[in-house]
Amino acid sequence: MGASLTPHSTPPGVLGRSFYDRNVLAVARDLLGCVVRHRTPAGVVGVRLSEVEAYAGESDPGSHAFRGPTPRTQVMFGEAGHAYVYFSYGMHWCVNLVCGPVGTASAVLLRAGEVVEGLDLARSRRPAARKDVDLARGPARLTQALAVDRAQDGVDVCSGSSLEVVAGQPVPDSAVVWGPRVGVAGAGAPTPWRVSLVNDPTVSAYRVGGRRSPGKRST
DNA sequence: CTTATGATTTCCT
DNA sequence: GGAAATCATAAGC
Repeated sequence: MGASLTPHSTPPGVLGRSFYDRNVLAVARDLLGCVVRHRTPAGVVGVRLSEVEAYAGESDPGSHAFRGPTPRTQVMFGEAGHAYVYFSYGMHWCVNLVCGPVGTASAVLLRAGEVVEGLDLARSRRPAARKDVDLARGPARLTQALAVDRAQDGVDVCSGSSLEVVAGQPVPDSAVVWGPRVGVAGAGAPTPWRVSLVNDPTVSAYRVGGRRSPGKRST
């Protein structure tokens, strides 16, 4: 990524379709520093993204799209700029933004960020978070703080819906770091697909050997 | 500080 | 039936 993607020259305001309709790695990088906003009857919460992760369509073994379209992954194969929300580990919701032309099935997972709007509301939704930096530090925590769930699956974030992404200050390459995936089965993914802001306290912790091996269950 | 483990639903085979 | 793009908590150092 040496040949740096230009820091996004996106006009201020809500990111439009063209922002998402391009290479998934470029979109991931440019999403850093942008603010995801979700408006509900209870109010608005905004999260400034500090960590995201790219999933590169059907050719990517780590992607839900790897085995082709299914009812669950249908949204990923559709138009860029829509939210793909999936349920994970029996209790969590995670949100992606679909990228690239129709049929590409690539998407960016929103992994972590800093709550910059609606702090009190976010706190009330995340009672377990002791510190504000933990409010949206992790993909499922982020959706919890934003109150994003199944209802937002397939939502177009480019057409004035309650869920949208607003351009932020451009982030220089020196403030960005690329790393490996976290928590994905079939590790050893060759490409660093995770991008985050350097020295940002809201970036989720990367545990080297800290994961429990899946499939091992003591009854 | 680090490491280990249960919780609990959805989707695919 | 079993795995899954995780988190909160408990226990050990």
